[in-house]
Amino acid sequence: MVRRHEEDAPQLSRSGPVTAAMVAAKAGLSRATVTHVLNGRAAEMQIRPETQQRVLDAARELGYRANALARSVRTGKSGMIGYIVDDVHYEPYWHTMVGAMAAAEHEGFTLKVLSVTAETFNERIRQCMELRLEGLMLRVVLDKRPLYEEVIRAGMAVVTVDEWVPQPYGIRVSADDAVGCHEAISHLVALGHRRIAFISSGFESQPTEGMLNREGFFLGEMALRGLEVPDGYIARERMSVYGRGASVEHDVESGLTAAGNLLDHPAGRPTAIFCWRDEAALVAIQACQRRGLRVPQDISVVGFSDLSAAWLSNPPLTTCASPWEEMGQVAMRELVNSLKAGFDPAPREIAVPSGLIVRGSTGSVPH
Amino acid sequence: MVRRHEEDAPQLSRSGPVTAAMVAAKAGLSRATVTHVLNGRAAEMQIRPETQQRVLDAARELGYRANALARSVRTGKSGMIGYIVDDVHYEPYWHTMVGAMAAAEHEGFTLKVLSVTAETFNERIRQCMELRLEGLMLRVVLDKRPLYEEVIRAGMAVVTVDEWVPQPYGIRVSADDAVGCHEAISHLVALGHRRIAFISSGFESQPTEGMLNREGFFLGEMALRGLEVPDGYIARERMSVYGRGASVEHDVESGLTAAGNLLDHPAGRPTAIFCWRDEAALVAIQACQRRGLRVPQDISVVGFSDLSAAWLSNPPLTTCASPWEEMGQVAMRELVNSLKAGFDPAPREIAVPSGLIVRGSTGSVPH
DNA sequence: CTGAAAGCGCTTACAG
DNA sequence: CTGAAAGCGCTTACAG
Repeated sequence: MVRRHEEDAPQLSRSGPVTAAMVAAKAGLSRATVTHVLNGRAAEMQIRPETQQRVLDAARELGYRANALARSVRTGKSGMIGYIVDDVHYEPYWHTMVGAMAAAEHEGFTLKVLSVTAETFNERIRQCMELRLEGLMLRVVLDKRPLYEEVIRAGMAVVTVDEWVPQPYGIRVSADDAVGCHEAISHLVALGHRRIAFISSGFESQPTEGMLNREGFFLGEMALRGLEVPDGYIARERMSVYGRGASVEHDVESGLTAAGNLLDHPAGRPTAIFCWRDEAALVAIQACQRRGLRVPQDISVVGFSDLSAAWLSNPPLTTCASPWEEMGQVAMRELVNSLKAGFDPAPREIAVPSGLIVRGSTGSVPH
Repeated sequence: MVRRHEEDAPQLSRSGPVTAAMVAAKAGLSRATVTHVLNGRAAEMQIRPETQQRVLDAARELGYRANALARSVRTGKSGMIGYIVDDVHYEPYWHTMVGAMAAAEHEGFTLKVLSVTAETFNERIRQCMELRLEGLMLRVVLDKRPLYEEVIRAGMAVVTVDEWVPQPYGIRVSADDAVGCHEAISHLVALGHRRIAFISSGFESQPTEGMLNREGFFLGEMALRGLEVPDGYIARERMSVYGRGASVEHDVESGLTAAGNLLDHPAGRPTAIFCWRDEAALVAIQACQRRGLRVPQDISVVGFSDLSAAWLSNPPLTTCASPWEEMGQVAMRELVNSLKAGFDPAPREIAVPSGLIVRGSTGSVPH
């Protein structure tokens, strides 16, 4: 009896997810007809309304959900894009992911997020290839050569986000910091500031050309206006800014020192400090306040990034907003477009402008 | 000729990814042997070392990567877990994702991130089912009933994170705020504070029981110590805290007002303000400073969450750290374990303790 | 308009 | 020790 039953309706007795075959059985039609109707090819196939309805009804009653994995195997398109991050704790890359996710979902793609460390990088690369991701969005500072190697061989589409130097492969979406720097200095100068100092990156690990972008733009803007930048008006800071809670991985000292050096400068302290990142600016404000200097009455401070801490701090920070979310959006859109058009591996550069947001940490120059 | 060539080595002439069949052909073995070796069943199958080597060499030379999708179709296990978020811009849920991702990757699972809005919810649900996700991690405040319905039918494993009220299905991982509140009040009392006010949530959309947790714990701690909470010592704030940059979606007013009401309280202002979230605390500090009150010399402020803004603000904020990342880790671990053990749909509750982090916004009571 | 059949790339009994 | 064969759930020519 049991065996007989299995022969009659083998599919219906299974316990796993509903398959197209079960829908077909229930509707008394073939599996092909079911897929045609369900995939919107009913018109093209001239399937009559009544038949369509039978399929639809059966599918609904059974709660049928097509197996996207099986479809992918068949079509060779996974519809999945990977977002690989190593700076996993850094706020901006969440916003970038949000932008990317919105764009991906809008285009019918789905986002797979993978975190990497030096130790897990190779395994993650392997996973990306095995999962047949159609494209990769990269935000990793680790040596990407092994990745590029595999990816090039597979012809996989790649976009990098917020890389400071050109990449050997794929699309690079980064922020155009020149705009932000221009607006920041214009803003300060309009407020009457002439003695403007800069807190720059003290990290050496990154390629110099890239790392010095903002510092270079600052110098350019100053030179353009004939404003002097005295020796020692560029300080450097190398705080670690990740981590939260009890397992604090951040260390504010080098930031305090950098700001302190500026404030104690023998040639007199600047009336404004422009910083290469918000963390430096916020810590600089702390340094000012510790010395009894009021921000912005006694001294103005401008950051770069627009972290959430910027609008929540006291005073709210005037800062150049990096287009984190927009970069993610643009990157994903470009990736998807290049997927449709056939990915062109030749490096291509896209810059999204940053822009100044004026809040409470800047004011007229004190006299 | 062409046809002949195709017959000889049909697989090798294909342009797409390398398949196990190509590896087998290259090694002069059968596909089964290839999978056996590559999937570590060589010993079990007693495949001799020399044969194994042939497989390995062929696979390496061809750059073979098994198609994980095809494997999933066959085995019925996708190895993918979905993380669904609607509060997509809120910092804490990034940390939760990081924790979840770490745990998932540790267990060999891969994370798919899906954002939802009221409009896209149904489509995302469908995608989850079609993708044959093995489990779902939920951080969504939208009405989850349609989701639960589908998920229950499919028997899909589910864990919610940071839900304030019990759920009808699956595992709920939330923070135990009682611990944080206890530590906060103990800390303030040890500093000599007696007049402690609270800034609470002014939102009405969430279920009352849940929403009032922290407020309730505060009241409990105060009562426990015989400390009075005068009428009006509980203020309410309903700032929107998302968004950044130019497209500001936040509005600080109600926070300033709430703090202001406390500072201007007819019965005299409190010496310490405890806040249900960091945003409220940071804005309260602004309110204090606008009135010329120094934090912590004149008044102490304690937050709740430990946003990144907490350690970056001036002064750095003393706050109850919610275990965002740990919740993600625990949730994912529980999900994976229940997957292995066979998912038990009966609701289950797990609480991860929050804990106080003392920074610079609290000090001895002024006299 | 609808169905039978081949095939996507894999895994897994089953034979030998 | 190794291979031939069936099957996972889908899509897509191809017939009729």
